[in-house]
Amino acid sequence: MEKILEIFKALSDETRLRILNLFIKSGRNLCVCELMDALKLPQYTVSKALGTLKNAGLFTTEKEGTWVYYQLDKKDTKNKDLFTFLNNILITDLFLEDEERLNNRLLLRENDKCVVGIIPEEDLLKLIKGKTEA
Amino acid sequence: MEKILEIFKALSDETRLRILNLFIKSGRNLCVCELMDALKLPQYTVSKALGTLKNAGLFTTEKEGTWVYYQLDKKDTKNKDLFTFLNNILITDLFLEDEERLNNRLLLRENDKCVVGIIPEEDLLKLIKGKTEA
DNA sequence: CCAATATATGCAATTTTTTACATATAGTCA
DNA sequence: TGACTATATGTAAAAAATTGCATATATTGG
Repeated sequence: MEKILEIFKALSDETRLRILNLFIKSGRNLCVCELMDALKLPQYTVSKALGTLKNAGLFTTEKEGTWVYYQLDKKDTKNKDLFTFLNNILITDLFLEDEERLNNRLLLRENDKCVVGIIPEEDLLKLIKGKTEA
Repeated sequence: MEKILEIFKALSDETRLRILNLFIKSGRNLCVCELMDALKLPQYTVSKALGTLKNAGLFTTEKEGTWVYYQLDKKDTKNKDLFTFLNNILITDLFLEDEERLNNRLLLRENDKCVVGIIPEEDLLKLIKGKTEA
């Protein structure tokens, strides 16, 4: 019961739902700085939200150098059911904008790894512009 | 988004999950006094929890005299998905005891209507004993 | 070792939720 | 009408969650 309550509490927050949506829709593993840019939220907000979701048992992590890649924990059957359910109900304009920003951010990966850390939005947009025009 | 958050917040409470479980597992409409006995909780707690769930759009009500029958609102597709999901994950010993007490309480219905209001537990158990022995 | 960087966390102020009680409302029946 | 009963709600105190900032940790590369 405590476990179930912890999961629903984790889902009762806009930032955390936006994060979950990005993982569910993209099907990818993502690091904190990529989420920061997709959500346009500060580092501590994203880290804290991810921590809550991981504590609730919804995510696993893999560390590569200073980067940490989060991914949905789909080993648990109940989690899989949850992600399927969320995939059906998380449909909002706000989410679409997150998804577009994430797609652009992922253009900057090399060998499927994040190589761009925390940089000013202005610089980020220039990098992305370079990629889309190439 | 606000609507989704309201639903998850409604699900983030033990009493409200226990109530939802009883409706999902029994498939019936139930009134406040029946839930009080199944959950062993005071009237105001049950009423308030039902109010929260109804506000979140998960229940509809039908009034018959002073009795109010609550039922799951299955017209909404998202609600149906949610109830299916909950049916899979709400499995706990605590729920089993609730379900047994509810089944006993429902033995006291006549023509599928609740005819026993708020009475002391001692009296309730006597009534139920009468029914099960008959 | 040092500087730089990606991520995590501790904390205090604020906001939100819960809880328990008292009381209100509304319908029934004498 | 008035007593009775099923249900709803207002409220104040307590508990819990969120927010923003500052700072800590840990890894890399020079």
